[in-house]
Amino acid sequence: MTSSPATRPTDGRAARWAGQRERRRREFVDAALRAIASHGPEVSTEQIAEEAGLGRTRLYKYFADAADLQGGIADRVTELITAELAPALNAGGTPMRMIRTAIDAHTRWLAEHGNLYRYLTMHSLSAHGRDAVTDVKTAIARNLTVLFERNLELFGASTRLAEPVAFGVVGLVESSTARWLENPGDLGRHELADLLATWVWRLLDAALRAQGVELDPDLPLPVPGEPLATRG
Amino acid sequence: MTSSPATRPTDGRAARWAGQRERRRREFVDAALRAIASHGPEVSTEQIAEEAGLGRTRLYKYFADAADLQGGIADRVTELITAELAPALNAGGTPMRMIRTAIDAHTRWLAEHGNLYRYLTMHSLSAHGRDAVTDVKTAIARNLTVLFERNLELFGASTRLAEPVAFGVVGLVESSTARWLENPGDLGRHELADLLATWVWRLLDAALRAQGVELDPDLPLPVPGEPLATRG
DNA sequence: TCCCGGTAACAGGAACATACTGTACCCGCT
DNA sequence: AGCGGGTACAGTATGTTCCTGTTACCGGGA
Repeated sequence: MTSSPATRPTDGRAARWAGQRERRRREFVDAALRAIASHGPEVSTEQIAEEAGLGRTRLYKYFADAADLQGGIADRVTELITAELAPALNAGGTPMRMIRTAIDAHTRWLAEHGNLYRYLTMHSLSAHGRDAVTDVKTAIARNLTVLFERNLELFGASTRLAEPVAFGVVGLVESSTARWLENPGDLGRHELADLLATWVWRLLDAALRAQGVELDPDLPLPVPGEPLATRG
Repeated sequence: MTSSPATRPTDGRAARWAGQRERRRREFVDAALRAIASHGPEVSTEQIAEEAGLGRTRLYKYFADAADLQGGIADRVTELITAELAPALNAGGTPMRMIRTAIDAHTRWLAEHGNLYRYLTMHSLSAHGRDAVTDVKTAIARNLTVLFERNLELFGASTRLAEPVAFGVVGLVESSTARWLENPGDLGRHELADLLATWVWRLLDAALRAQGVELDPDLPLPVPGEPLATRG
């Protein structure tokens, strides 16, 4: 009947609100992060809405349900952690340096956002049957997978093990760090990061050698544009 | 006044029911496992009670709340997995053989009990702020910790890294296997188990070398009673 | 010895209270 | 017209209370 072109807004009165939904969603997620920080991991949607300065039912204007909000929070956390890790992983340099810097950033972030981490562990996105931490870990692992694949291709090696390695590395770091958070023992954060970096390198080294690639962890990686030199 | 010795029941009418509570708890947990297998991971307490042939409210006679039941389920799963892993870990033999057998049992168990695994991932025991999978993983990791500590002591090495290593190993295996379960790609279960075994050994080897211990993964471990021989 | 009322502890369930989630609808503003 | 706000309400899951059996043990009396 009426023309409803997707390419151009029908009415200026509609264009006025373009992106409004996304803005409001971000506001709610921001409020949720503040509420988690202040009320702890067992925060209710009521408290989140209060933190946003709105009534609880307003939430359903912008989120399909509570799981949708939690998905938004998980996405935001993924952004935050990715932003922490990106400098370490994209800066290039030696493998060991990248690993050590990334793990240090990761352990620091977790230590500083314990409530947020606990919130994610105890809320499940029943829609997909996964919990929020799994979603965040999956997102990180997929980034790592891409990184590994890029570097494996530089050496002409197969990329089929990149994904299992990436998920293994993420699980290794997360599990050990989570335990350390709840039960630090006599282990300092930097010592833990050193240990994890060593173990992660051993894991990567094993996967690389299985592909016939030998790397010195303390020599810089080749860069896509430059000629590469495999070192034994 | 009246004799009420703790050593002997005052009345046969009371003694009749000794252990009844534990029996009923086990029955409920059994019913829950069946209900999860048949109704999927989103099973309700109502359905569990129905599977047990009882009204829902009966549950609260034996469990403090729903989290208590889930704790019971998590404990049972821990028993089941521990029973799967124990033969591999206690049989002795070479490190590589133990690792490979344990990981094979673990991947097989997860592949066969996908619904149960998903149930655990999506139900949180809010009492402690942890999810059920974390509890199971923690229990397994503690068993591994003890195993590592025993063997480290045989070599006169420090045991302070046993716990971080154990949790790291558990996280590594669980994370990679969980991803493989949801997204197997072209990787067979046995190939995955081989990869994980190699990586776990590299991790253990790194931790051992940091303590000055070098082991050949394909030579049998020393046994407590026998003289030990470190092999370079 | 056997029967019999009494009793302790469990079995089962209905009715109720509470909390969280999500929907419907109403009004106001620009 | 379209968004902003909120109250009232429905649905569901979670616990609690209370009432009615049921079973096996106990002690006493014929």
